Amino acid sequence: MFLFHLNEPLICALCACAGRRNRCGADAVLSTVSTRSFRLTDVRKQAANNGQDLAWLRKCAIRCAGYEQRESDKLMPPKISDVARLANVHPSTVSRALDPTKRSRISDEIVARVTKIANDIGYRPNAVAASMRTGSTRTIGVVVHDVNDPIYPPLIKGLEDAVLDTGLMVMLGNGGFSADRASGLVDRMIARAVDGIVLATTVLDDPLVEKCLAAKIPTVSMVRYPRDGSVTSVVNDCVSGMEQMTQHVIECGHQRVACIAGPQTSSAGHNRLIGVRSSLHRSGIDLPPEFLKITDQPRMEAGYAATMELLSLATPPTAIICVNDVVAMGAMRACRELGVSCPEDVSITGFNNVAFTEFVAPGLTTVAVDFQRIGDLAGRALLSEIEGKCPQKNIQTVPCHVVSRDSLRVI
Amino acid sequence: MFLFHLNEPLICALCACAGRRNRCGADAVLSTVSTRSFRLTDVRKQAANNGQDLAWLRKCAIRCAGYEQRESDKLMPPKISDVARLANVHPSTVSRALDPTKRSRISDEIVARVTKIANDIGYRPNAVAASMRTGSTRTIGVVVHDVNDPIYPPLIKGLEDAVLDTGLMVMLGNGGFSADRASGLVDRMIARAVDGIVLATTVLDDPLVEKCLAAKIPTVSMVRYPRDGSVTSVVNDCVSGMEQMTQHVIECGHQRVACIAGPQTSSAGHNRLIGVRSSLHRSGIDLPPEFLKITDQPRMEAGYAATMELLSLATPPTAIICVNDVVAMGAMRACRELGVSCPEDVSITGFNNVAFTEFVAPGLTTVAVDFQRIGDLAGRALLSEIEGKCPQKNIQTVPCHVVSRDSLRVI
DNA sequence: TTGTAAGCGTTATCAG
DNA sequence: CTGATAACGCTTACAA
Repeated sequence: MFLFHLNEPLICALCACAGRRNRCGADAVLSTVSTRSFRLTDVRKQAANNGQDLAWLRKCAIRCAGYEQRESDKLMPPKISDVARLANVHPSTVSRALDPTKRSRISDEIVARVTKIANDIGYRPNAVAASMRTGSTRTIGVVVHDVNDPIYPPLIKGLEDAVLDTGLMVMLGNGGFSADRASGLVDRMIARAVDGIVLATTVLDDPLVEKCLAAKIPTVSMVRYPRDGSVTSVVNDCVSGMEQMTQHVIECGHQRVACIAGPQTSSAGHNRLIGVRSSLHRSGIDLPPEFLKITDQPRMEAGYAATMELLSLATPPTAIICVNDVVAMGAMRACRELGVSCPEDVSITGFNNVAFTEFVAPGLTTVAVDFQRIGDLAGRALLSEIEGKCPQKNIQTVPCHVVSRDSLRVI
Repeated sequence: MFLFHLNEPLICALCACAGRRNRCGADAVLSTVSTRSFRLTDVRKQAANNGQDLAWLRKCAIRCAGYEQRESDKLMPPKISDVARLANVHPSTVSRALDPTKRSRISDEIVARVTKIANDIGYRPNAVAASMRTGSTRTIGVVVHDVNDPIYPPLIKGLEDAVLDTGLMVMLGNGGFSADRASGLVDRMIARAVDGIVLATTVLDDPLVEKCLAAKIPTVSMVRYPRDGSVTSVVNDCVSGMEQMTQHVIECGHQRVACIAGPQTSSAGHNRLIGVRSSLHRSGIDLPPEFLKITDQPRMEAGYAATMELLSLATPPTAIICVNDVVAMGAMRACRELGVSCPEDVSITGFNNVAFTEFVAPGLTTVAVDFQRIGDLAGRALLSEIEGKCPQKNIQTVPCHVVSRDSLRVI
């Protein structure tokens, strides 16, 4: 069997041997060399002129007269024309035979022959070349804030599961708190021609969304949505979730209720505060300014710092509603350090029901959100946008519910 | 300014109008149409022959005489030849002018002109086309077991951070417990011509590693390594970590020590058990078969089930050393259900010092591993392999140390 | 049903 | 320093 795997400098070397002009393509060289046989020394000399040595030549695996292949040789991967040549058919026929959707238009005999040869020589279609021709990379970009934040893994997993058997791959980026970093990631995704983008970093007025839209790339937002509703979004019902939680806190008899809220630039932070306010208002309970701590970055440190302040108030709150579980962890740490007992002295609630919250002490009362499902729905929504079904941009809402544990006590 | 963005059927339509043979390329059409002006009706008729309507034509945004662009028009992105035409230079010059590493060989005036025009028309190089020519996608594939397992997020983040400013992007896949799924993910990554692959799923005899190696793709393994040392690996020192932990348990006075081990097919599971055994042996303590539970999938359920069995033994252990934190969580749950107190009745230890372990009750005594750093080192190792520096395949070991909390008590 | 040939957008090489 | 050209590997409209 004759199989040539030629890369650029080797081609030059062989061309020189064959007296052909330089820089003709692999297949052109092939048609020449397959009718002649080179002495290794000639090829070697020409390769040397190109600054390459035998070790390099070996890497190119010239499997032809005068060269004996070795175990360590690096083969250039076989391409469609290799299969075609060995199967005595045209490359286009190979392409069709290997594509399940077109296979029906090819004779069974050829399909069988091509498939066998492709397997034999280990042909794998070059997806980059295919993307170039078809314009689709079968890859989607996902930008999250930080995978280390425990809400993102289930989102990512749900998304991957949703798109996996359509053959899509996920390109992941962590935007962090830097708008530049997130923006750069999206730029690169766009340059790599992803078929779609999922943002889990969306703020209410989001330049990132603009960018994706400007590039005309199907885009969906997870967990948050832009104010103008310009992209399909899949979110949990933050307002309702926080209303339920606040209602629950009130029903437990708390009257002095504080809230450590998240950034009001994100729909999640915004809506959760709305939920707290609306429930409190409905019960005629006030939320004085000193009981409301709005954090820029809803992390553990922020929860810690805010709680330190809240607990040093002359009349501290009896319950602290935190925007999420991580902030609640910070709040608990502050309690521990101040010698304030939770839930005896102060109740603390979280949001998201992240893994492990059931194991912390005391068990955290929080709001369960099905992130895996949100990821799944976001994946499906993106798929249908990619397939061109562009139903009205909409906001899908996944319900969430309170999970009662021990960090909230009845007074 | 004249800018044409043509896709295939539109090209056919215009070719037909211009009397050119069908299926000539966008640039060929351009040279014709820029000297003529089409009546919209003609183009429309030809487009209709191709089964396309005006809405579609609009999407193609034929910005030329006879067609008025609208807000809703989807533009085909500008390409290098557009920039070249507007700048009155050759495409190759544009390519050079826009590449910082080659910019020095181009006159400043052209660099300035080209850069300005590229910005003006929003030209973004098509990375897919570049990849095709250069053979490098500037993308790496990462296969983890499951992002939901808390050890992976810091690995992923560390990796991304390490490669980010070299312009590499990360393609992520969750292999799960299915070898087929992981294998399929790697296949797709290879087809997409990733520049390198990072595996965090490696088992001692790993077909996945074989596959990557066969494809001649730079590969490194994180957190685990293959028995034959065929790829560079970055791992934490599991033997030493477990020795330290076991020693610590022994020093706390425990004599009846059980171990819930992980799968022995993975270097991590294997080495951790070795560590336990070696420390126990050194202190002359026996590890009877009924005290050793080897799990296939070291998850919470496995820890729960194994602990249930251990605690129902006639003489149960006083300490249970778990292969990881998640298994330890399962063990704690079992204790709670059986009404056995931890650490009063039984001590439990974990491994990995995953986020939140400090907040669980009782605080989990475990082994701290710097996963972020492992990810970082893996990223650097991969980079140097990609850049062709192939230092000896080696195993880099990151030390780890015991973190004492409350789940282990002195007896 | 199969072959033909052009084209996707970029960049490496050669020629001036 | 710049322009011209061909090539990367695959798909697809069209011709046979």
